[in-house]
Amino acid sequence: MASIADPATAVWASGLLELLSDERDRVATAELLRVSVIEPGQSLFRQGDDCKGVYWLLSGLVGLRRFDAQGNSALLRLQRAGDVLGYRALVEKCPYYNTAEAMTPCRVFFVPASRLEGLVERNPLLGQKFLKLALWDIADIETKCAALLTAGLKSRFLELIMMFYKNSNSKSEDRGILIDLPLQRKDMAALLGATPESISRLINKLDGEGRVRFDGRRVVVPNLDCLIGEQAVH
Amino acid sequence: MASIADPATAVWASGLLELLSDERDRVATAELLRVSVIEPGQSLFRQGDDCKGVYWLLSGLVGLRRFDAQGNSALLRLQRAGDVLGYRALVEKCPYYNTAEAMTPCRVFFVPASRLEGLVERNPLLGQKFLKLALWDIADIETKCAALLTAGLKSRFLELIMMFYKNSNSKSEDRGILIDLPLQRKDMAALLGATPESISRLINKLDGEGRVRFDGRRVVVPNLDCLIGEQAVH
DNA sequence: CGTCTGGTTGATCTAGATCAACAGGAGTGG
DNA sequence: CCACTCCTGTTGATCTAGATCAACCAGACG
Repeated sequence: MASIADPATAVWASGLLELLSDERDRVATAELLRVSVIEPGQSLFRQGDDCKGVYWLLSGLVGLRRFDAQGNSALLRLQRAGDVLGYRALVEKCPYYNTAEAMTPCRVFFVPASRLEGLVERNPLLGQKFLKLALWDIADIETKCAALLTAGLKSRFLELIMMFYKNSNSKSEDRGILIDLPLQRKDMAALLGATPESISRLINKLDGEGRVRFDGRRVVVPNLDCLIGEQAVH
Repeated sequence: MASIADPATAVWASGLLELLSDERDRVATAELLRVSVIEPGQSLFRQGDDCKGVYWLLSGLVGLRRFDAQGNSALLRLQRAGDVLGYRALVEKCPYYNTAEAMTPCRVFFVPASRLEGLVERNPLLGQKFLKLALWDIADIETKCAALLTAGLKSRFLELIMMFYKNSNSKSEDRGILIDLPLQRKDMAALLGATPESISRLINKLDGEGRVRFDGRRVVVPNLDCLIGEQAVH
């Protein structure tokens, strides 16, 4: 078993700490490491599987999908470049809570559980990193949950587009800001708790209103404020 | 500033670790400590307030309420005896994310931030406890989020009743299991993302179906399976 | 060319929201 | 004691966002 006293492991661990750093633009350093490429539709791991390790997402979008007893599934959230997946199952030594499914082509760095065995307990810094990850995740999902509880589909959808905007290095055009929707309609629907049809109709309406121009997966927003605009007041 | 080397603090810290232990039935030990009583409707802290410390809930129910920019509010979740509130803001040194509002009379043990200053970084065990709390919270809210995304109001409501059942030391009657609803209709509504009227109608319907008997805040469930029964298949 | 997959549209249905009225306590004050 | 108000909960009438089911269309790809 790997020990923190083992020099190789120690070096590797400190490397991992680097990897798990807060700064998302440190992605480049990981290019040195062996990395696997995942195609859309493939799963990194499945809900209920034993935890094989954690995954560090270098690029692409991964959806966390949750199946319930009835076989319904929902996309709980998206993970982006820089996010770490599966650490929850690792720390709690339990099966993965969700299925991690590549939504776009992804580059992923895998860290097997064996190399992390007991490291969380022995290396406080690692624990702290995980704590930070967890706190981010909570902030993320609480916000989503609040939106589900209060806001209508429209504002949730605009919020999602806004998220895509912030995520991408947005190119600004003459006519406004250009955003590329990285997801299929059905995936956006699953993410928002809606059906693809509803998304389609909503897009139609928004486009008609002129606030947001849609053309397939291209979106042009004349003014960013359009994305925050009106919301239903309860 | 308190240091981990300071004997008094060390003792206190180890006491805190005891307090933050996983085991929820350790509540009794805390009775020794100074404890404040909070009446329903009062807030432990408010969203946006600077973090004054963490709260350890000894008894009662506290709702975490989130307000959005439009002034809508939602009850994100309930905290029960044994739960720790406000640690997120403490660790991240940022304002409270939510308002913590007593839903029932509560007994609360308050730990001021000053006593915890820098302790998270210096005391790995404390960090680990917080990590575990965070992981629980994630599991909690992810499940809720999944339900919001896929399940209808009925199954969410039954789930909530089930939660109340597990929480209370359920007294079983001749006619079935008796559960006391600790919340008002409007609070259950806010928790489920619905209106009090809808809850009222739903109760009426469930009662009519005979699966669950309602009488004010008393609920009698002939068979626990009634609470898990049918759900919409997407 | 046929088949598939992703997306759109139409017709219809329904869960749940909204608005309004009202009923039963629980105070509270005379 | 009654009258008053406040607060929780229930009910009714109506409305609407979004689901459902079905058809259809365009591009990709064998």
